[in-house]
Amino acid sequence: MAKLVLIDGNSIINRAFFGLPDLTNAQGLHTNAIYGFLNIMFRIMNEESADYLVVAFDVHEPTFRHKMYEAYKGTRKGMPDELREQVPVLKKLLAAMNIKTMEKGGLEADDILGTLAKRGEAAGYEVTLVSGDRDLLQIASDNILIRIPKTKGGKTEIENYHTDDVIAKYGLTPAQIIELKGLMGDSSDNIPGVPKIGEKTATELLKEYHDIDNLKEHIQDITKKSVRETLTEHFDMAILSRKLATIEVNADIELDFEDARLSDIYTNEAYIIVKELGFKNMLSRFEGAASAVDVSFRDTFAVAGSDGAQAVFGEIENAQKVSFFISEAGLSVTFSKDRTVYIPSSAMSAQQLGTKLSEAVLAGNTDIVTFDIKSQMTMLPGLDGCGFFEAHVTDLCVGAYLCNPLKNDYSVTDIANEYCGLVIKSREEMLGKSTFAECSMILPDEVREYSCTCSYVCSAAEEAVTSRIESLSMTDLFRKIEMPLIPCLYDMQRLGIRLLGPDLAAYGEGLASQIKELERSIHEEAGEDFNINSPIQLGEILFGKMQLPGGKKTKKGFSTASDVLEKLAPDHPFVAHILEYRALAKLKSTYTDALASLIAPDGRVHSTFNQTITATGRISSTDPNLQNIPTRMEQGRLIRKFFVPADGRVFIDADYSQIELRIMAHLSGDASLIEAFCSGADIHAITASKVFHVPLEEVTKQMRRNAKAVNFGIIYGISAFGLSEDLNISRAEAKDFIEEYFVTFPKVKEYLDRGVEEAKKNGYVVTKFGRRRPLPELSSSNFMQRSFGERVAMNAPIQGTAADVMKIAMIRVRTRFEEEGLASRVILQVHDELLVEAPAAEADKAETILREEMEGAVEFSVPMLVETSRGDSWYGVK
DNA sequence: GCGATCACG
DNA sequence: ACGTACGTGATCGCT
Repeated sequence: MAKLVLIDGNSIINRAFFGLPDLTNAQGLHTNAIYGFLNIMFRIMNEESADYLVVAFDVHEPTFRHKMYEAYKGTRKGMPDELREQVPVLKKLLAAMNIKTMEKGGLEADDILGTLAKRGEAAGYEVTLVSGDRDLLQIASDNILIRIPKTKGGKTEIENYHTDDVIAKYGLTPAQIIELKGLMGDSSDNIPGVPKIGEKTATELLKEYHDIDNLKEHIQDITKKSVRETLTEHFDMAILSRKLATIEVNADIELDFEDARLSDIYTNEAYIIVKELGFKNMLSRFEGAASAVDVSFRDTFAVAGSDGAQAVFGEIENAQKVSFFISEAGLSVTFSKDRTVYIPSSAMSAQQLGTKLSEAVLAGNTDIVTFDIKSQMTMLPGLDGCGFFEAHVTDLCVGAYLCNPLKNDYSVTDIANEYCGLVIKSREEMLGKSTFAECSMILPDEVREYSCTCSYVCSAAEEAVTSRIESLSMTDLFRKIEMPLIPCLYDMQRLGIRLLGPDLAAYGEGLASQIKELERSIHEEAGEDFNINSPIQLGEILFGKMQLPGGKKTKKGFSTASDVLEKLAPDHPFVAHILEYRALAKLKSTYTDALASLIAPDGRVHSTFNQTITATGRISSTDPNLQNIPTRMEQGRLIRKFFVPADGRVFIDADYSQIELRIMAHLSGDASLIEAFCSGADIHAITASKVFHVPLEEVTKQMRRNAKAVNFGIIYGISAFGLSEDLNISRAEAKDFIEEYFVTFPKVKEYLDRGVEEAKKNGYVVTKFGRRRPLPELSSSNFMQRSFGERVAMNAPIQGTAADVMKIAMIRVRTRFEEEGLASRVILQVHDELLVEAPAAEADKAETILREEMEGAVEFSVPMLVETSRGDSWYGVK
């Protein structure tokens, strides 16, 4: 017998939304309801081996029930925004999976489902109806199974009802469920029943009198006076409620069941959507689909041998613009939509290919378009000038990042899909985890196809990406800041920083013995051996066994984070030992062992600086992260002694002083704050003096500390709670500090409010240089998320403008070094700090250039003060 | 693979 | 009443 499965779309996504924890994908779209829906749908499909499937939805317009009873509005209101935004995405996915969806004005999903169920039953199908709504039980029969999923603690159990199951559970037939609703009403649908009649009474009455009409005729037989009276008085209500609760089984809808036949569910289109949603564990279902990707442009690929290569480079030199992609395996060049040429590194070594390419491009002043050019630059000698990048290079990876900095990767596959509507396999799908060098030997055909696809997509997507950048007013940001920054970042990666491995290892051994000793005494004090690195075990010891105060905080149990432990440490030496252990363990694992393993044969560590990671425009550093090397605690700061310049060179360090506060002063135009900076004195002390109304000379350490915390808080999008936590003061005191701050600097308050205002209106905020940060959170109905959005709206323009300023400075410094023929190089950037490695003889000149170019990067209404220092190690520069 | 923790700006 | 500072990355334990 053929199987027809019907799903109540609205009901299931509602259940999923409220039953599952919040979940968002890389774009900030909420996805928990879609995820829950798909899980249930896939489970039902597995269990039922359905032949036909229909998903029904409600429509946002009044139904016949509204016309009947105006107070009926249960489902018309209250769908939270986070759920509402998921519905169209789900529908799009279902469409991509060729799954039939139905909705019709004037009807609810229930009515569509009821009608289809009965029609299917009559046509001889075995019907399964899935809903979270018990009203549907009235449809149950011997051939119609009602399945109601219930989520309990992450596990979904499904209750199943044929006619007999309804009778067993409720003591009533499916048809009597309607009578029951008539008597009881349904609070969730806003249907009033008969007052004071609950489920128990109603069921008993129906068992005896079968239905409401019959009950009315035998009203005098009811013995209980209160029940008899309320029924007599409200019979009309019962009859109306029964009508409202009755599911229409003869609705005027058209469906040829063949249109609902399941086939070709796992399509490429669906694969892309599921991937975008971030449901990694579901992707495997759609695999195989991805092998049938759109490669219609494959016919445009040609392969050139070593003879043909020469002509290709000539063609590049003469072209106005080319797209390319180069790897150890070969070079592909796309001249036009119809012409892509690939030269494998078997014809000419990759280095030669890159050299020839660079020469041709420079000779012809050819514009080049590619994808993550920084990762290709080892093979592009000579393509390294900021000026060349500004004028001729278009990196689509960086371009796509500017258009939406919230995504977590900018792969060719993503860009092809987003900007050209092309479906192509990902690198991993085509090449697995192999490197390009490996691929040139073992997968020559695949790597050729991947490479050609990259250059082809660059050519196809360029116009869409650059015009998007233009329409978002970011062309200057893209051309004058982001593109010329690339050679700066590449230099830092290529040059790296010298790190003294043996000295670092010796320091690590010292740490190891201290850790061992501490571990011994901690175990002794605890009275048992346990893993101090396990927060779960540690929490059990501290708050379970030892009964220290400091209740729960995390999902899994007790929080043992340092801010909790620090409050206990003064009274409990044991806790102080834990903190010390933690500090040492961190130093050893992250900053000694891991760092030492990353020293290259040249004795230097070569971090990767990523330009497309952060939401605000900062760069980030990985493998190793050189932007979080310890400095606050002396013990950790010693690590910096092992970061040293090459022989004959020195380090020059240059730090923007209070860059974010200065930027806030400029952006807000607050006269007092601007004046405070122009006076050149200690900004935290001045803040304290003004906020606490004492002369500058009488500002105490404590007052300055408080003022400093307030200054930080303001930049982060202040909240009284956050400040009170940070300063360990009451919320009321924190609130007073903040209010007093805003009285002192009124324009700052106006500026921050204005930011939130604009963000709410536009859905994004911008930096001084036009960099955008979208703020999907601001339209949330969830208080927490909306508050987060507001803080981000206050912080992002400040942090982002600081990032812009630093990027401009880096380009200027590099250009000046080049113009003046210096061998000095910037080798590190830590957000507001640049570290330069300079030949000793150049140091004075380099230091002057550094300060001039950093301070002169922008002309704001406050000076961008830079502090410089020199040293023979990173430790020594301050 | 994810949460907790902690290093930096 | 909600439960909090903004932006990162690496390591560890645990499922």
